[in-house]
Amino acid sequence: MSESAIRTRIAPSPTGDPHVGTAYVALFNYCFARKHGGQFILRIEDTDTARSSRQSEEAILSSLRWLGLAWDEGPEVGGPCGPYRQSERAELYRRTAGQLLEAGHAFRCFCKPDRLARMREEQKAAGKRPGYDGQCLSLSDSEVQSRLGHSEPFVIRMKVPREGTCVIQDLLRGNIEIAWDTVDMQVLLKADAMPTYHLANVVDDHAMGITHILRGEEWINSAPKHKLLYEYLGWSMPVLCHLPLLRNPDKSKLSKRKNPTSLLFYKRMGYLPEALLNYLGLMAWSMPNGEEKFSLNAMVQEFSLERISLGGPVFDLRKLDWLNGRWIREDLDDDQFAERVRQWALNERWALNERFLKQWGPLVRSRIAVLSDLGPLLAPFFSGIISITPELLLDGKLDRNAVSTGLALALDRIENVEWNKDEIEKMLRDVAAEMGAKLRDALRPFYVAITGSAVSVPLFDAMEILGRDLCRARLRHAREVLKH
RNA sequence: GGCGCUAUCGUCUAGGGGUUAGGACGUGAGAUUCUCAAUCUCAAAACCCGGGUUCGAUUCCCGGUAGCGCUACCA
Repeated sequence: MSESAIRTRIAPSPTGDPHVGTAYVALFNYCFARKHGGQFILRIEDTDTARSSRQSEEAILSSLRWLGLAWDEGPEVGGPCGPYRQSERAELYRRTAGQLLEAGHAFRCFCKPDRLARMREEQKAAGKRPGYDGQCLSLSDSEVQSRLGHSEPFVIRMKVPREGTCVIQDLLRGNIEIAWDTVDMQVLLKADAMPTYHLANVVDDHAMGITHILRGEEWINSAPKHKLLYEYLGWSMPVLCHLPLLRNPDKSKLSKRKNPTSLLFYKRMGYLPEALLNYLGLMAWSMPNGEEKFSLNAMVQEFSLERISLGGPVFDLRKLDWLNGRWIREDLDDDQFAERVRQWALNERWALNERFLKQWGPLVRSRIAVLSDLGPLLAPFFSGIISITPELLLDGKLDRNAVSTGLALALDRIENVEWNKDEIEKMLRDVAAEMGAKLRDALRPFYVAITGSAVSVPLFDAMEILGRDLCRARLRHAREVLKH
């Protein structure tokens, strides 16, 4: 097989919010395909008609696009192996199931769900492995025909060897041995004539020429079913590579109960797609040179499956924040930053004035981890008079008298200052000197008066942008507050 | 319960038969700064346990333990 023949896929199921785990697996499939000049395919696995929704599908597609994981073939993009939505390929699965039936590799099962549920419970209670008991395996042809004649609902199950061992070859884990008697006679075609994952997945991976399956570790135990289907159908099996699962801080599989898992969340919080992708690339994978900040293209360049470590990585929001901050600081200039914020805000349904962004952007850029941190940082500058307390004003080293004096001095001089940050700084330095206070001590109440907090963007810049009128009003307000 | 996978600082990881086991996040201390960030310096912090193989194992093998996953007409 030539290297350019490599084809990988991501096959999300549109049954909920776009999951960060989907992006994670997509990233590795994308990098592997791109690295080897192959194709990366997106296929929608919507065979669960009850849970799948078009809305979910759209959210998944747009989220993956937002991240920059472009696929070569897929719904809306098209390609030679379409359609790429399993619900539109149902006929193919039915035909394949029919083939398996004819070849004696599968059988019709008329068992009612409640009997199966009871059976499983009894098996569990008896300490046995739950699994289909093979009741319909021995149905005679005439029995089957008669039940079909009565339109009894049925499913199609695959036959599975009762003894021996299946050896699964995993690219990273080597040979995995799984005894056949631990493999259930899996339903392939459901009563609604839709396929289960196992059938549809195998049929499509074959039909779409997938050469390498990189998927979550959770699939290891069902790999024998897939291998068996490939054998039954006389198809060659793609290379398997099971990726470690992303974990919650308590090490359980990443779940929304314990960790934000929706890509929509990360978008709304103001994580940059580059940063999120970069962080996912840090999960179980590392650059040969140890660099932690890298672009998608750089990851593609250096990608190799051998650099995947197998311990399940804990998804750590704090490190993501750090990385996102670095991307904001190091990879965007002031204009780009303003534009990103504008776009992000638009997505949140509020429009930010360009001039506003150009003014405040440089002051806040190094002070945020995610774009939504802008809210609290800039809120005081959306206001006229801000609410402050005497406690806040007197929180520093200066006493009430000194603070009052300082405010009065500034209020006095503010009128004669040329209104730019350098002159404002000079003026306040003079005030501090006159008070005999250190600059930092003298400035503290001014931070509170002007920005509402002792923790804020730089004071002189803020004053320049706010303008003389607002600053005067806020200083006066602070003086009033101190009197009470 | 059965089966499977995995195991290096709290977290992400590098490494690999002989290393002071490296880096990063976070934490603590300091420097710098108009506050806060950012930046810089320093510090504490790890090879799960027990057997083998070996002159020597954290590294290779086996067992244990632990964590996780799977055990549906969901994927």
